[in-house]
Amino acid sequence: MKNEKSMEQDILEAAESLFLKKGFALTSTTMIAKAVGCNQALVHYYFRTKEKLFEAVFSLKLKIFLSSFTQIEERDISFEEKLRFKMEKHFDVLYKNQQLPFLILNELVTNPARIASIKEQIKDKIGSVFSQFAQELEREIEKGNIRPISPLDLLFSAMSLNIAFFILKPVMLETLGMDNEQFNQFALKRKEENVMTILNSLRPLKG
Amino acid sequence: MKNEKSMEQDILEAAESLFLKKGFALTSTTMIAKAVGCNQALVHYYFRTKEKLFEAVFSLKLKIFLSSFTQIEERDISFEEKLRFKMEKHFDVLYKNQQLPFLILNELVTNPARIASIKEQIKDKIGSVFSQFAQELEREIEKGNIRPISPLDLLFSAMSLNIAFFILKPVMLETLGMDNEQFNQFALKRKEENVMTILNSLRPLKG
DNA sequence: AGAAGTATTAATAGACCTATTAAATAGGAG
DNA sequence: CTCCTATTTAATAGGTCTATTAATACTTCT
Repeated sequence: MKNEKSMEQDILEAAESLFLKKGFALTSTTMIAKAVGCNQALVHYYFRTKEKLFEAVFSLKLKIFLSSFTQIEERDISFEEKLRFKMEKHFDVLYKNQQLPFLILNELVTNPARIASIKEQIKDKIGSVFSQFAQELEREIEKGNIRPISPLDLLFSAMSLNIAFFILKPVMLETLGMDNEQFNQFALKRKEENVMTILNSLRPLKG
Repeated sequence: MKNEKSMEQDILEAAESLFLKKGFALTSTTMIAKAVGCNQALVHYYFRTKEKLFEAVFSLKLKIFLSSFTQIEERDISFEEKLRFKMEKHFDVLYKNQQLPFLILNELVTNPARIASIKEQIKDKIGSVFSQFAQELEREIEKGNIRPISPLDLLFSAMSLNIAFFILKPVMLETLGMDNEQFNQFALKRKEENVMTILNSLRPLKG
C-alpha cells in the first residue's frame, strides 16, 4: 500500500515541495521531516546538511528550467515559427513548474554565492544556442522581415512576458480574486497572447 | 556632527534598506540594530515588534509603487501617447526602487496573509483607473487603431516587461557579468525598448 | 542641585533551528 | 539464532532569534 520507493526519495520530494513554496531560509529540516513523517535526524542522515539537500533539489530543477532554451529546433521552419515554438515550450515548462522562477530568484537574491555554480551549468550550452539565434535574427532583419532589434532585447522581452506571468501569479490570485483553476484557464490564453505580443512587435516598422 | 534626526528615523531607514535587500525573514532586529549602531532592544522599543516595523516600511513603499498606476494623465494626448507615458513613469518608479518588486513578491509568496491589507489599499483607486483605461482602449480598437486585445492582457504585458527587467536584474548581473553601472546604462535603452515592444504589438494586424 | 520623565542598554527567558552523537531497531547472511 | 550493516530514533549541544525586564544614562523642569 504504502509508498515503498525509499525514504531518501520521499525526503527529497518533500524538500522540493517545501523549498518551492517557502524558499531555503523559511524551510527547516524539522518541517521536512514532519512532512515525510520521519525523524528530523534522518533528513541529515541522507543529505548530511540542509545546504546539500537544497542543492540536490535545486540543480535538478534548474536543468528542467534550462532545457526549454537549450533545445534546438531541428525542423526546417521559418524564424518566426521557431520563435513561436521556443516561447511556447518555455511557457509550458514554467506552467509545469510554477513556483520555480520564484525559487530561483529568491536564492539568487538572498544567496548570490550560489549563482557561481549556476553560471557554470549555463554557460557553454547557452552560449552556442544564443549565437545561433543571433545569427538567424540578423539575417531576418537584413531581409526586412523583422524590425531592427538586438537579440538580447528580443530574448529578454520574450522571457519576461512568460516569467512575469508566473512570478505575478500570487498578485493575480489575490487582486483579481482568482482560484488556481481560473488561473490555469487564464494561462492558456496568456500563452498565445505572449507569443502574439512578441511576434507582432517584431513586424517591420513602416511598410 | 552626528545625524540628529532621531533614532526612530534611523532605525526605520536601516530597516528599509535591510528588508529590501534580504526580505523579512532574513533580516533580524539584531542586524538592524547593528546597522544603526544601537542596542537591539531599542528597535523593539520604537516599533514594538519586527512585524510592525516591517509594515511601517512596507506600506510606505507600496504607496510609492502604486502611484505610477493611479496617476491619471490629464493632458489631451492620444491613447498611444498616454500608454507611453504611463509605461515610462512605471519604469522610472521601478528604476528608483529596484529592489521593491522583489520585496513585494517575496512577502506575497511567503506571507500571503499580508496581501489582504494590500488589496484594500489598492482596490478603490485601481478600479476606477482601470475602467477608464478599458473604455479608452475599447474605443481605439473600434476605430481600428489598435488590434483587438483585452485591457487586462495589455496592462499585464506592459507591466510584465518593466517588472521582469528589474526582477531579473540579479540574473543579468551574474550571467552577463554586468556591474551596476552597466545595468543602469542598459536600463535606459530597455525603457524605450519595452515601450516600443508594446506599441508595435498593438498595431492592427492586416491593413 | 534634585526630581521626574524619556531614551538607551545589558541581561535574559523561551522558542526554534542545525547538526551531531549514541542508542534502538530492522533485516539479511552465515 | 547471531552477527553485521543499514536505517531510524531520542537526546542534546550550541547557535540565533524575538521579545521582555530591569537597570542606567540623559533631559528637562523647577
